[in-house]
Amino acid sequence: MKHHSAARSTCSDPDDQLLARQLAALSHPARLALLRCLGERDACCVKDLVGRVGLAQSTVSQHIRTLLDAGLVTYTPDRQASRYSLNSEALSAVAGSLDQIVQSVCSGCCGGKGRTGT
Amino acid sequence: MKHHSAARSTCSDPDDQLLARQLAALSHPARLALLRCLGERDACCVKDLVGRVGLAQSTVSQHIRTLLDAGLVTYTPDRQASRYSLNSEALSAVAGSLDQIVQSVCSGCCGGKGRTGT
DNA sequence: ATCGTTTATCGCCGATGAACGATGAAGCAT
DNA sequence: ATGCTTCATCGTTCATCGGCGATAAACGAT
Repeated sequence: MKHHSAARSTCSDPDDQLLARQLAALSHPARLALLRCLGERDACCVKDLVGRVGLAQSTVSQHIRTLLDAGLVTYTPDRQASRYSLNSEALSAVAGSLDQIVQSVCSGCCGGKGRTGT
Repeated sequence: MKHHSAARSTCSDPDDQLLARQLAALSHPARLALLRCLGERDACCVKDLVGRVGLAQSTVSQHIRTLLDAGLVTYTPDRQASRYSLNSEALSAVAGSLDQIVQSVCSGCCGGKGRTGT
């Protein structure tokens, strides 16, 4: 539980900033594809990923770095390669946070969900 | 000579594109704040929102439009004002889609590590 | 030491996003 | 009609993203 200090009306909590950053990391089809690749074959090296998403190696490296910066994947150097794995906890946390926001926001708006319809 | 024919799997599912677009709409603290405002007082007009997030009116209008374009809020003209409301169904759908991806991806990688109970 | 492989990073570019002020349309009130 | 309020849009400025090729570092192998 945290207090909403209403002192400032700009409701920009650091929590929201982190979540926004992580959602931004997820908001690109290529990165969703990369996550799926990592899900199928955990601990992929970049070259594997490059072969599967059809983008240049530098581009894949960039996307991976975005995911890494957001904490959604982990990095382990392995010989001359790099092994990237999913950070399941972080991923679950993001999904959970979004779900919680959606729940809270929707319950507040009309006492439940399932917006009217009638 | 790279084959861009990697089209078979992960490149660009229309589903992913939509989800990515909606996640992008959610990936800004100001827009999360706007959703919260709409949750507390459904059917806000822009001026209300401006007073609560501390941004210029034009900026708020822009953010609202981003949410509207993503289908996450609905618009109803009302007198000389505008009433924006949450689209609970769409919001739930986004959260659900993300959750499903995370589940599927994580179950593939290691049999599913637990959820952080938060 | 030299080569080949794998990777991260840099530089570059066009495109998009974020923020603002200013302007004009739409509606209510007088 | 005049004025006031509310809002969307336009134009501008600055920063970041997305994509690529090129390059250099790290490492294994020869």
